[in-house]
Amino acid sequence: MQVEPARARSVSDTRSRILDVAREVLGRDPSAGMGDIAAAAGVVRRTVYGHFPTRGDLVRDLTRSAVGEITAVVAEVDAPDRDADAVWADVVARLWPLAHRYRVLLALRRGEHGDEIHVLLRPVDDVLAGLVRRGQDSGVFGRHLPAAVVSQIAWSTVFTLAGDGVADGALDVRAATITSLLVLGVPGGRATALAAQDG
Amino acid sequence: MQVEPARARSVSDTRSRILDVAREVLGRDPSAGMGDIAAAAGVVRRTVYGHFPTRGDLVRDLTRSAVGEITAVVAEVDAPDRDADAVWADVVARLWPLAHRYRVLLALRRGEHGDEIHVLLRPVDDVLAGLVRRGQDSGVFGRHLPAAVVSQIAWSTVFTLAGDGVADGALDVRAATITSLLVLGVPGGRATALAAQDG
DNA sequence: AGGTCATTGCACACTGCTGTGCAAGGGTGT
DNA sequence: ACACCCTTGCACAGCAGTGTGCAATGACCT
Repeated sequence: MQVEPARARSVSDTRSRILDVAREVLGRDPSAGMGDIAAAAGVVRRTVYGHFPTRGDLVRDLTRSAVGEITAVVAEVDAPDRDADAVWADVVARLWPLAHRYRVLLALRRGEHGDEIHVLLRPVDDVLAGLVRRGQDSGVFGRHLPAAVVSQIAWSTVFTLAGDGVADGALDVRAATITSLLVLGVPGGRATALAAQDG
Repeated sequence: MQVEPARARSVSDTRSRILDVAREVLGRDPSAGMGDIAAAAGVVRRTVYGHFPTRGDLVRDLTRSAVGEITAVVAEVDAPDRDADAVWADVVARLWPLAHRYRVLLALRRGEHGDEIHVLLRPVDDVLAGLVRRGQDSGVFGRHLPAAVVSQIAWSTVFTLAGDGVADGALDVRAATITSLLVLGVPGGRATALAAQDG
């Protein structure tokens, strides 16, 4: 994350650069201010306000892009005729490399802008809950919790592991996939098998 | 949570009253200020500072009491000769009625005072990680994740369910116990059985 | 060379929260 | 009645973050 002199960058890249940095900085410290983000982006605070009138705007755009990418991955992997647990394993495998980048979502949910963020995350929540419900109906997932709840738990488990795991260094895709499948009520053997065969 | 005139209360109860209210208020909004806490306690902000010089002091005392109660429950239930999964189920059963009250702990971990809080929570982390490790060694828990990590996940799962579940109203001890046991790698049948027989 | 425009570097006002000081009020126990 | 002290009410200083205004700089394009 080296910071080149601002002048050397293409002018219009600044906005996306700020977004990238903001995702990283806010992922590390959700209460980071515009100043912190600006500094991390190698830019003056005033410049950030030039692209994002308020901090809320920045957070919203950040969330939107994250939601977009995530739903895209799920839509790409999902298919009505596939087993829900296999789809879930694939989704985790695809998202894992990006999960650490998106760990900011965990913090955003319960934050100052919680209500607005919750609305933005709704599409992701819905598609995941739908997938889990399908799995429960077909019997591959357990019914110990409502689909809407257990999907959240399994989801946040993956992101928590991605967030902390990079620091620990000892966690990998397999562990995260297996754990989230266990949460969903998939038997250990099946979970291990599913986690082994994707990538 | 009705607020009687301050004069009617025993003088020295104010402190513990503030602590109770703070646990509740901070559980709902971790970024709540001294003013919010004071108002919820039916007291003036100045009075809170009379008992807790800084906000950090309040949070620390709050955490300490929570840690004390939790470790007490675990110590009471745990016994070296008992199966780790049965102990875990008992701990969850005992803590569930209080878990919603203690949900503030989830937020405190990753907060402004994160480092200090982490130290205070260390005893709880250790005893739980130890229990899980024992379970892994005896084969009742899975080895998909390191004990220190999976104990955290299972732990926060229970507290998350307790925090959200009260709002939903549809979640009970059984569901939380089963889910946390699943996270730990306990087979569904065994988890269901363990969750059924305690109370 | 000249115009455009993003960026910069101040300045400033505003807000919300923290922590403190101090005098007055009003129970409580003797 | 009296002293004690917790609580109250208000005032104040300080800090951190937000959002704005404006002139100056300098890169890029024509």
